[in-house]
Amino acid sequence: MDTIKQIAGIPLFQGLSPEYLRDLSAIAIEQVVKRGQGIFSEGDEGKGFYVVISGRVKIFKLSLEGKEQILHIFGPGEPFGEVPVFAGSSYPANAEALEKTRIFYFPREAFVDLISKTPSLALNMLAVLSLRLHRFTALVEDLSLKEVPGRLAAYLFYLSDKQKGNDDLALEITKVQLSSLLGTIPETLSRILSKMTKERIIATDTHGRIRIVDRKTLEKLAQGEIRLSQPNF
Amino acid sequence: MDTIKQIAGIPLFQGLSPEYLRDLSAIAIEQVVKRGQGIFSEGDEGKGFYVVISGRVKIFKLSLEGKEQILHIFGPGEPFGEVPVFAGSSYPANAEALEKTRIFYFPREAFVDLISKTPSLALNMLAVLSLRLHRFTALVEDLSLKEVPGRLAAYLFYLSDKQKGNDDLALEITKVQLSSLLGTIPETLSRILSKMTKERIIATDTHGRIRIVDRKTLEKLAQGEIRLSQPNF
DNA sequence: GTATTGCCTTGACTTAGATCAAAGAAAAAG
DNA sequence: CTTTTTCTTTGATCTAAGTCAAGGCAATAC
Repeated sequence: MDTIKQIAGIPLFQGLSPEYLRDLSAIAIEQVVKRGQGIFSEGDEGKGFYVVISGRVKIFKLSLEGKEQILHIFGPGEPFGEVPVFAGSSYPANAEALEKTRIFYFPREAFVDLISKTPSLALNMLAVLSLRLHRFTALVEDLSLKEVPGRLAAYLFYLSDKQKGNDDLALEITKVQLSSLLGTIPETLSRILSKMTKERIIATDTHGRIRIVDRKTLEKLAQGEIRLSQPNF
Repeated sequence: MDTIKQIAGIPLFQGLSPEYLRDLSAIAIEQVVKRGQGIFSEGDEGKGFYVVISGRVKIFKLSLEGKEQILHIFGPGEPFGEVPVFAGSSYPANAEALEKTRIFYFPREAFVDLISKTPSLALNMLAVLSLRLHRFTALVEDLSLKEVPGRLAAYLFYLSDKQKGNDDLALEITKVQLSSLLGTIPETLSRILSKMTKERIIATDTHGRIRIVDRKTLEKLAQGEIRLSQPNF
């Protein structure tokens, strides 16, 4: 298919001249991965990075006991696995497709050459990494300074923003995945969702849709101003 | 004093021609901050970034209840506050001097201009941000998948590596700061240190020096292979 | 289309680590 | 040098969230 058109549509490559887009499409290698299939593992030597064309990819860490922490979930147009390209190291985490996913692979050397010749590409990549640092800062804050209900509340706002500010949210991922993204386990997530429902902060539709009922209270939860009331009394 | 020499010694600026070093020293603004003095706050509009010349700076987040999570501690030669330069946003965390510290401030616009003209500077900056993402990945893993003794063990190895692989470590920061860096509180840190001492994994010298006694067990703790034995029995 | 696998929820229990309190030691500040 | 602040430790208690267990439901797979 038309590789150039697909590459031209990737935000990271906005503002590049047609000539450079042609260069990029010459070095890009297409790959299709099935749901549940790994793309790279923590510690693998990284000789290039990827961009999602269609589908979704999760980036995650595993503990020895098998607990998983999802760091990101990337969709169409988003690059991943760039760290070893510039730091000369190995991938710091694992990548796996959440569904059937098409990706482009860009080998390191040719890409670094291109970046040296095109300042706007360098600045785009700097912006991508900076934004990612920004998000990581928020993740560390969540894990260290907020309780699980607060993290969930923050995630619901993130979803609402992404879905045009709507109150009626489609939960794009399973609750198992959401719990891993929030740094907790499915049981805890389930309990907190039912507590929020009982307190009329949210309403849980059938089939995983969640409706924000009390935005104000949810906001206070996300900020850590209030807590969910305790089971006793 | 000789600004150019100091700027030439900053790793981020390695490989730059004397001409560009002169340009940099022309836009750099020197600043001296006292121990405990803030440099920027979360949410401040970021119009430039900083490099530590001497002294130390902590980057941290605060919760509403006042709990602090330290994200980094930066020393001489290390840049900080770059995120808003490239992401066009505000500082995602707070910065404060741990002691009397001299820093250079580089205004955004002039720096972005220079980066556009010098690919090696762009690649250096990409390497710095990538390395920082790598470290954040480890921090998230620690906070989410490891217990406090494991994080402490990992920190002791980090210190040992930094101090020439020695077993006898100088703790460079107070235990209050260390607990904030590990995502816990001083009481918990104190208890774990004394437990590790009782189990002959470390020995605590007078005046905050720590000696690694049982490297093997400490390694297993850091990997999460074993736990500190419980108080009972 | 039935079987098997993974998802989701609820209950009983355990626990790592936080909170509160207090007091001595060390280090800045004046 | 002396006062005040910050650091550090130990004990008693509390609690958010994890573990273990089990049952029903939904969705892939064969």
